[in-house]
Amino acid sequence: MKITALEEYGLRCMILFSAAPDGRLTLPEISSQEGLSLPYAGKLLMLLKKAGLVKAVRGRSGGFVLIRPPDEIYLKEILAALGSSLYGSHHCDRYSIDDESCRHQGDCKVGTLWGFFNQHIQSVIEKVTLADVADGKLNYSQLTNIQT
Amino acid sequence: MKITALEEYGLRCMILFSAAPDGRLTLPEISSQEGLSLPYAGKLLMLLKKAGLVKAVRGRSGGFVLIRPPDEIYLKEILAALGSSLYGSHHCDRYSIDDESCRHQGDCKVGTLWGFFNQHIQSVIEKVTLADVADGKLNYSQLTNIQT
DNA sequence: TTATTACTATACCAAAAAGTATAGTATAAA
DNA sequence: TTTATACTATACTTTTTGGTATAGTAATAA
Repeated sequence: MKITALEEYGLRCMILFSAAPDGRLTLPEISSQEGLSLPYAGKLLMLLKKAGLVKAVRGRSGGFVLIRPPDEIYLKEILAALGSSLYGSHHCDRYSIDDESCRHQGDCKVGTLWGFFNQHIQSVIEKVTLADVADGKLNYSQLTNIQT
Repeated sequence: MKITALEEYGLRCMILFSAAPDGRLTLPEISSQEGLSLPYAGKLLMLLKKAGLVKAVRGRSGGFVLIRPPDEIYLKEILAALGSSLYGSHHCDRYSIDDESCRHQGDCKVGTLWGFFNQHIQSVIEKVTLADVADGKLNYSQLTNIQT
C-alpha cells in the first residue's frame, strides 16, 4: 500500500496555509518552504484549485488563499483532490483480467478486506479537518473513537 | 492511496490455496484460475516463497503448497512479502527533498496522520489470518474490535 | 533413459506516476 | 505605459511499477 507523492506534498502545501500570517501564499513561497520545484508546486496548487479548495489571484501581488478557514476544510476533500481512495469502484476495473468484469464478481475476498480498510480511513478523514492536522494535536485513540 | 498489483494478485493466489482440494497448486493452475500469465504467476509465487509462506516442489508432479495451514498464516506476513506498509521508516527517505533528512524532521504533521492509518491497518493484519479472509466471514465491527 | 511437466532466473518491454522545461497570460506598482 | 511578479497551460523527460519473453534446471513417469 502506498501514499502517492501528490497526496504527500499536496497535503503539506495545505498545511502551510494554516501557518501563513495572512493566509496568503505565492507559488515561490510554497516552493521554497516545502523544497519543491516551482512548476511542481504549481501543478499541486492547480489540483487544489480545480477541487475548489484554494482560490488564486493572478498578477503582481497575487497568490493563493484557502477558500474556507482550515477548521471548515475536511481531509476527505483534500485527499480526494489529490488522488483516489484505497478501494473504490475503479478498483475492479483496474484489476480485472477478463474483458468485461472481474473474475471474482460477487465474491471478492480481497475486495472485502480492502473495503474495510478504506471504510476506516474514510470515517476518519470525513470528520478530521485541516486545522486538526495542522495543530498537531491528533492522537490515535481520538481517531478510533471518531468513527461511531 | 493505492493497493499495489502485487498485493492484489499475490493475496488472491494465497486465497486459492485455502480452497485447493489437497492444498497443492501448480503455476499453470494458479495462472488459469486467476487469469494471470504464467510468468507473472511465477513472479508472485517466487515472492511468496522467498518470504517463507509457500514451498515449491520441482519436477513433473511438482507445485506449491502453503508452509503452514491457512489459520496459522497472518495477513501481515503475506502483505509484507508483497510490498511495504502504508507508512514506515522508508517514507521519509522517499519524500525528503533535502539531501540528508526530511524538512519536517521532528514535527511531521502528515507523517503523524499516515502513521495513524498504518497503525490501524497493522493492528488488523497482525491478527487476521488467511483462513479468516478465505472464509469470507469477516465483518467491519469485528475488525474494529480486534484492536485493543 | 528419455520425454514431459514443473519450477527458476534474468533480461526485456510497456504503462503509469513523478517531476521538469518552457512559453504564455494577467495584474499591479513604478 | 512599461516592467516585474505571479498564475496557467502544455509538452517533455525520468523513474517506478507492472507485466512479458525466453532460456534453463529439476524431477518423475513412461
